[in-house]
Amino acid sequence: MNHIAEGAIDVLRAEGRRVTTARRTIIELLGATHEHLTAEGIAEHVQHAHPEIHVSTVYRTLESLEEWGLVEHVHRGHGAAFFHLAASHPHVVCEVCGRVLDVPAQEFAPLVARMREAYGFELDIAHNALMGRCREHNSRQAC
Amino acid sequence: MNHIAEGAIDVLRAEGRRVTTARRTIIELLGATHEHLTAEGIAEHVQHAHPEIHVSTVYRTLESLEEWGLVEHVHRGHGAAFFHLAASHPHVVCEVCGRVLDVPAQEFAPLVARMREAYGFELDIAHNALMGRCREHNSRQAC
DNA sequence: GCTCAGATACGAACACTTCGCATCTGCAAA
DNA sequence: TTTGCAGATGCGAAGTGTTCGTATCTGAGC
Repeated sequence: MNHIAEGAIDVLRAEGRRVTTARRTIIELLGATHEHLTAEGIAEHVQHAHPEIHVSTVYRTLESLEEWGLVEHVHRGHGAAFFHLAASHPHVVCEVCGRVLDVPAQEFAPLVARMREAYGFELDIAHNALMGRCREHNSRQAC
Repeated sequence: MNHIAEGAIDVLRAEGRRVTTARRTIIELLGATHEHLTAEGIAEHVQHAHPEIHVSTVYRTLESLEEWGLVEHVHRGHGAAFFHLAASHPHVVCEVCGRVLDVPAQEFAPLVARMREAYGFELDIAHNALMGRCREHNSRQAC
């Protein structure tokens, strides 16, 4: 098992929470993949191994894991949000192909500092993705 | 009538599109308000003057106006997107109180330039709002 | 093993948005 | 001013992503 996933499971145990099949499977999946999976995508993957795990359980599990700081979700513009193991960094999404690019947090640091100074606004850069067009789709196109 | 709204109506006419009650009313509303209205909010306002205008017409009208470059929509993290007359600038939304802050585009210019140089990614800063916490809700709280 | 708080499966409900289709209406031409 | 009709609308139904209620089940401490 991926060591980040392993760590997350340990946290669960250490906090006296139950390590259920759904939780373990979802954490392992998120730890093993570099894809940016939506709740439905997660449910689909998870159901290969455990067909009984319901989408609503996936949502509830993700919500809990997020509350406990183990998982984060990111809102894409249109369509479903995607989830990944906690590792706060911003994302940008190509409006044309939907590809998600992980961006190191330091790229946003000047903006975060500026927004704090000028407006007293504390940006949470990891919560919403920014939209745009990737290298391959750089000519202007509709969203 | 607000001169931006007036301009938008002129553009409609100039492009040979019909100036219907729904279009005129929605454009005037968006021109007259500084609120950040959702489609439903727009429908509600519009229905005071014209109770027959349907929500689906509001959506369709906004979609058309957007296609023609007169209106833009912005995705908040959770909940409905909001609409305003075209004036591409970024928005930040307080996760606690939901307040929307309009930010001058130049605040984002360095980030846009950096993303272009380093990743070949052309940001569309106006399409998604960034989330965070405003001056009044600056201590860490859940989303 | 036994117990039970906490977690789950399931489906129904929900919020926001889109769609299909019959009807209506702006507006250009007669 | 009336007419014709493509384009716009009203209406309801469907779609999509997410949340909720409830009966049932299960992990983990005893």
